[in-house]
Amino acid sequence: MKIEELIKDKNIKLTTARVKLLEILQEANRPLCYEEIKKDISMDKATFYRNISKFEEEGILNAFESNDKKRYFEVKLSPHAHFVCVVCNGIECIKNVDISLPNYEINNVIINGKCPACLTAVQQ
Amino acid sequence: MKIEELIKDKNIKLTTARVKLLEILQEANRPLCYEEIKKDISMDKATFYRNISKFEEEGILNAFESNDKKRYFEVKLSPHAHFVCVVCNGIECIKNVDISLPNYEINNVIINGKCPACLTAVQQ
DNA sequence: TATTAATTGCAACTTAGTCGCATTTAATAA
DNA sequence: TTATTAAATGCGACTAAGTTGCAATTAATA
Repeated sequence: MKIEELIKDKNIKLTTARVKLLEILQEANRPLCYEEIKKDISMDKATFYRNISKFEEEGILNAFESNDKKRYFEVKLSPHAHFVCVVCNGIECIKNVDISLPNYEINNVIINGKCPACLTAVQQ
Repeated sequence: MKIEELIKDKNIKLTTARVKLLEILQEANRPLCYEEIKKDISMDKATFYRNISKFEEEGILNAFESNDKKRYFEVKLSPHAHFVCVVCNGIECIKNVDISLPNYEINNVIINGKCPACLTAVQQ
């Protein structure tokens, strides 16, 4: 899906700041935090967070906290879970997990724990 | 399990601050954030966070971010998932979900979405 | 009871995220 | 194409979470 469509589908204005922000998130192909995004944008911090909130409200993106206490953002194109390693702080997209909770609407699933690499490192 | 045992099992000192902190978390029976805990403790903010980190390292507690951008803490006694509603910011403990990821160690699962109450409220 | 390493409190700091307000811009109607 | 206006932006000041270094205190041990 094209970025213009993501925005136009909702009742929000198509601004250059918004297009740029979604482009960065879409091209990254992994969740990014503010620190990583700000290098590539010129928009103000307040505008950044206001747009992130807007996108969340409109269901365009997911946000979640990693183990480094920062929030990570990802465009919600193919819904999938995220694994956050509490040792190395790495974030992995997990495609083959699904959870269903009757009467709930699920936006995002975050699994905290130790990734295989860190697990074997500890055992040695 | 008694609080003294939770601490003594690990290689950390049994201090009054730590006992108090675990007592509060255990009695709450739901995840609490710093704001909620600080009313009942006299310990310094730095000590609070240092102990929270220690407990996390030792596997005594789980921490996760809610939709209000605050971190919530819970003693890890009976492992279970948490549902965070993106509308009302409510946190629910979910007992009947389990996820397995081969070669991963799972500490905590957080499910973001809309709870039944908020879903029906929107539909009306 | 003395020793010592771990823990604590304090103060100063960093950074994420928010808010009000004046200015600008995208969408719409004329 | 231009005028209108509500929404979006930038700026600056702010709040609050979480961190760090250091000196004083305390729990565990010998």
